[in-house]
Formats: sequence, C-alpha cells, structure tokens
Amino acid sequence: MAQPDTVTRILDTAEVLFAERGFAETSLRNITSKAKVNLAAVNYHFGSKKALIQAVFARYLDPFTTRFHAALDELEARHRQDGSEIPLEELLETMARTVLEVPAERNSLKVFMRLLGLAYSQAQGHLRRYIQEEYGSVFMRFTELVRRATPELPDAERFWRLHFVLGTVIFTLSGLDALRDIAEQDYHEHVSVRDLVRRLRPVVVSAMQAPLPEPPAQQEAS
Amino acid sequence: MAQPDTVTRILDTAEVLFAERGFAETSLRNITSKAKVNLAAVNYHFGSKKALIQAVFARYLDPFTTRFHAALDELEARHRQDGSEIPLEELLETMARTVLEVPAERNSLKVFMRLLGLAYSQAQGHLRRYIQEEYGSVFMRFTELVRRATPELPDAERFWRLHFVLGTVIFTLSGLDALRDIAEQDYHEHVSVRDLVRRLRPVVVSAMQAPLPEPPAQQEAS
DNA sequence: CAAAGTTGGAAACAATTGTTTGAATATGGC
DNA sequence: GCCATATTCAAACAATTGTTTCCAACTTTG
Repeated sequence: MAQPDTVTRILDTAEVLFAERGFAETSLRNITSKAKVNLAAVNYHFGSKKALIQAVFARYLDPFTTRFHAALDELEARHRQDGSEIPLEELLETMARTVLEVPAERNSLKVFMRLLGLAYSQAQGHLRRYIQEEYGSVFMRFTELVRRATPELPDAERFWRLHFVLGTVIFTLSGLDALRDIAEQDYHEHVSVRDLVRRLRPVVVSAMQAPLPEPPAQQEAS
Repeated sequence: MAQPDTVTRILDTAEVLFAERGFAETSLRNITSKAKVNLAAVNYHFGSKKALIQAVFARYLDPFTTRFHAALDELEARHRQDGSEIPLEELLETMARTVLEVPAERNSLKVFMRLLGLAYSQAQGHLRRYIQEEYGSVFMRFTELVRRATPELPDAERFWRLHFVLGTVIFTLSGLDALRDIAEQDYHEHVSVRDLVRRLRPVVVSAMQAPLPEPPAQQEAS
C-alpha cells in the first residue's frame, strides 16, 4: 500500500482508541481527527475499516510470530543437544518473555493485551478468522510442544487448560488499568506488568498441573 | 415501568442478540423486528438503549444475588454450628452452583456468561458502574469469606488470584461456542457446560492454592 | 356507556456512520 | 522544465443509528 507518515499516524492513533473503546465504538472520524489526517486517508491507505483493524493487529502479531518462532527454534536446539524434553515452565516462560518483548519498544503492552482481549470478545467475525488464518500456525507449534511437555494430560484436558490459562492472562492484562486502580486503592500497592507476570507464573503452572478431574457424570468414582 | 408481554419479548430477544453480537453491534431495530414489536416500544418501556442493557443484566443478576446471599447464609449457619471455617472448595462450589442454577430455568447459561464477559470487555462505562453499584456488595461478602478461607495468602495476592480465576471462568464460558466447536472438531468429544465446570474445578482450586511467587528477584525451586 | 389512562404503531427526526468522488496539491523520474 | 503518479483534501453520498412525535387501539374505571 503506502509507507510514510500518515499511515503510521493513523495506526498509532487507531490502536489506542480501539484499545480504549472497542472497534464499533470508535469511528473513523474519531481516529482521523485525533491523528490530524483527512477522513478519506483511512480508506485510501487501508481500503476499509475492517482492513485498518487487521493492520493494527498485524503490526503487533507479525513481529511477535517472528520472534516467537525464533525463540522456539533456539529452545528446541538447546534441548536437542542435551537430549532432554523442554519442560513446561520453560515453554510458558518463553512465551511470556516474547509477549513482553514485542510491544516494549512502544511501551504499549497494555494496548497489545487489550487488543487481544477484544479480538476474542468482540463479535468481529472477520478478525478471528483473520488471526486464525494468519497466525494459527505458530500457536499450533506451541501447543505441540506443550503436548510433549505434559504427556500425562489427555489431549482434550490439555486443550481446555491451555484456554483456561489463556483466559486468565488475557482477562487480567486486558483489564489491567481498571484492576490496577482497585488494587492500588485497596492495598496501596503499585503493580507493574512485570509484577503481574511474576504473580501469574506459579498460578499458571499450578493450573496446568492440577490433578485430573473426576471422570464424568457417574456417581461412583473408584 | 411496565409488566406484560411486550417487555419480556424485548428482553428475551435483546439478551440473545447482545450475547451474539455485542451491544453496539446490535441495533434497536434488530431487536424489535426479531421480537415482532414496534421500534418505539423499547424507548417507551425502558427509556433508552442503555436502560435496556441494564434491564437485561438485572433480570439475571437480581435472582443471582438473592440466591447467592441465601446460599452463603446457609453455608455460614452450617459452619457456625460445628464451629469450623468454611473451606475454599465449598465457597467456590457454592458460587458455581448458584451461577449454574440461576439461568438454568431458561437454559441460557451461555447467554449469561457471554453477557458477563461483555460487561467486562466492552467499553460501556455505564454498565460496569451500574453493576458495581448494584451488585458490588454480594461480591464483597464473598471475597471476605474467601479471605477467611485462605489466611495464608497476602491480601493483594488473593485479590489478584481471584481475578485470575474470574478471568478463566468468564473467558472460557463466554467464548464457549467457539471453543466447543474447536474441541469437538479436534477431539470428537462433546462438552457440556457441566462437563466444563467439572474440568474447571481442580484447575481453579490449584490456581488459588499455588505456591506464593518469589519476591521480585530470585531463582526457583519446585 | 363514556371518560381517562395505558399501550401499540407508522412515520419522521436529527445525528452519525463508513465510503466515494473529484478536484487540488505534492512528489519523483526523465 | 514537464508529465505521470501518489497523496491530500473538502464535500457529498447513502445507509443506519437512537429517539421523538402524534395518532389509533385498547383497557380500566367512574
């Protein structure tokens, strides 16, 4: 499409407004007026509002997948040498590190997380489809590694637990501002994102390694 | 406001559409045409779209808070007799049971959960404020009981962990349809809501009882 | 039965939405 | 210099939004 200043001004403004208010609640006029560009610029450079939304995501997810693939490459290479399986903690740790790393440059982890949360919760069917098609492969690679790291878990159980912890992370980090306000007000304790990740670690690990649920419906367990 | 058939037809239709597509993405014309009532009926009976949204929530949350208070009363009374503290599992169990119980009549747990998820994720400031003001007290009562059940947890840690598991539950149950599709397709296994709650139980308990995170910088031991 | 008040309905309201148009301006290659 | 292309801009577009108006139909009540 195009490269220069207008495009990034639009993207910078759009991602903030989207994160603050959602997609449907943010009009193109909101974006263009705040970005000080002409209204038609969005349709000119991106084609449509849908395409703009996808472009906002691509600017985060493209570098993320690149780095995450690289990090997994390195992790696999290291463990291929000493012949050991990659432990679950290391996988989770790697993912967390990559997630923290990518938006660090623009100091916008909060925006990134909020966008991810919106992608799941807003109806926007096209978005989920886009993300699935464009970035599904890296997620599949990760889950396959998790599978090898947790051979004791039935496949279905692991599937659900991964989504359980995904929910924890996205919910917490995407609602971070509101929660942080409450926490600071109630406990007079400032929480940084790194702080939260530190708190999340043992919880997520314990969640993944929780005992298996009792088998369904039958009154009699062994 | 009013009582008869039109009002409930609007509410029934609105909650389904809201759950499917979000608030901003659902127009009053969508609702009224599908409910086969006149467009003006919404503003006549509820006053505004905002008020309709709140009414949809109230229809779930009012009975929920009533029953939850009652269930907690009973739980407290039972444990006051034998002098023991209420264990965490029982608290979580009670909440889960109440959540499952309330919408069971209309077979709309999915809708209920999806609405809760939207309430958190959609910007809709008025909604969060409304829910907080209207139903904050029952949540505070619950957290106080959780506090007594987990005296080993620092207050801030407990606060965060409660929101961690809240995220798990809301995220999972509100995105249930999509996740269920994937799960059935990949593992040929049908998952009911009760099934999911069964899977959630050990995960949530383990998450709450996870070891404390290490203070800001140190190595880890299992 | 008739008056009063409540509910239902078609139409119009003003505001806002995403998108398109066509002319003006800047930019870059020759 | 000039031409072609790329970008910006103001204006208008058609569609949709929540809300209001005014009148008909109904139910209740005296």
